Amino acid sequence: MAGKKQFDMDTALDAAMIQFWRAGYADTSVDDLSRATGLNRSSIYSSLGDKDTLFLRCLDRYAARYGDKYDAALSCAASEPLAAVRAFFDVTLERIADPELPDGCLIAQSAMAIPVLSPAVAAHARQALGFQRLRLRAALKAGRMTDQDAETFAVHAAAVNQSLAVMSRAGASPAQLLAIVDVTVDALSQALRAQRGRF
Amino acid sequence: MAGKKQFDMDTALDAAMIQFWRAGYADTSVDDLSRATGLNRSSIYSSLGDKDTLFLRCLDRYAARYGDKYDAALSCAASEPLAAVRAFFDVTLERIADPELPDGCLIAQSAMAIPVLSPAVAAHARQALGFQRLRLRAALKAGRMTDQDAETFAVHAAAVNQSLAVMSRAGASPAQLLAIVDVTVDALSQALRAQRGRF
DNA sequence: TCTATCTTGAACTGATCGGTCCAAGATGTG
DNA sequence: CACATCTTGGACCGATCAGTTCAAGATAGA
Repeated sequence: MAGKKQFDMDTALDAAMIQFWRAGYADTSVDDLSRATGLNRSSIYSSLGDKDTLFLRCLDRYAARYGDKYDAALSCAASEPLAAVRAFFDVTLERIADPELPDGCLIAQSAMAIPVLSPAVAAHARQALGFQRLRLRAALKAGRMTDQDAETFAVHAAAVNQSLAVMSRAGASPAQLLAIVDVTVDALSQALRAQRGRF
Repeated sequence: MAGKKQFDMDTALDAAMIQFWRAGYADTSVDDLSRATGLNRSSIYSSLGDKDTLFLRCLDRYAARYGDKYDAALSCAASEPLAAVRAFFDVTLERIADPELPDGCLIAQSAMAIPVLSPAVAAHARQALGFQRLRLRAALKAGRMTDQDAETFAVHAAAVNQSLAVMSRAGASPAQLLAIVDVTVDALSQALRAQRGRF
């Protein structure tokens, strides 16, 4: 069985990503990755790199995949900032509701483990969270919020989005997760109304 | 050196708790615990139990210590619900600002690892998060919120409190953490004002 | 001071970790 | 068919894991 790759790279990377996502870096062994991807140890090392490299690829894959979805959700921010932020949270809520995917969030999980991760991985995790904040800030500014309010709401919304990962892991119901988001969306609605009132 | 205990139990448990808090269950070896506490392996096993048992004790110790602080902060909720919730978040913000203590939160970290923790530990982590919600709900009800609003704000505030753990691990500044909390406190302020307006 | 008791340090066990190596064998080309 | 190329499976390595065992030695009561 050689000469041609015996597996699909995207499928294998997805399987590895989900394994890391479910169990975290420390609790995922290379044997776990082997079982999850269906690949042999030597195939993993030759095709996907060592554990640290593979984790980095999975982290970036995760950030890119859901980053695109978050961007799409926020794309209507200029005309409908409230709906955009609502759609932003819906990306997370739908991901959590998907029974095919683990609860939680690979970025949040990695951020929590920063003190024991390699510097490169820690930097990527920090960067992914920073991107999320910038995404939200840009959207809120496009929705005509003041710079200061946009900054405040962006960091708050990014934090609440991460909190959904923690709460879903702890068994919070979809209704509870929605309640968490609703308070934030209502607060944003108030802020946008107040903003508009000033003109 | 024997016949009398050579160490202080509280000091040792605190050291173990901080080690777990900083590095998490999976990334803490018994040798790490030995170094952190200054105790030998056999002393740990004979006096503190095996790794799982010790982690459970540390989790409960953490929950009790900060649980008491959260209770104290919320004790003025009946007369000053807004100040109570503000004080609640201050407990977390001050803990994060303390350079003697790790960033993050042992409960949040454990919740994120629930899929790979022992059932007993997972149950305690879930329970600790549930307690936090009940604490907040009781305080908000005492502050004359409707049952439904109290439920919603309690789960939201508990989630935002957990988000501070994630964000602090990712290197968020004290000002950013405060901004996260401010949005929630402002939203609560609005809700309480609206509530009062109804009478 | 004698002795029973208990803590301590260190060596040890079997399992698992991340990572490497290499022969076996399937492939595409000539 | 023959050959060079590349993937694959599995054995293997040293390090580290959680947990056990036990002799050495300090203590407390007599």
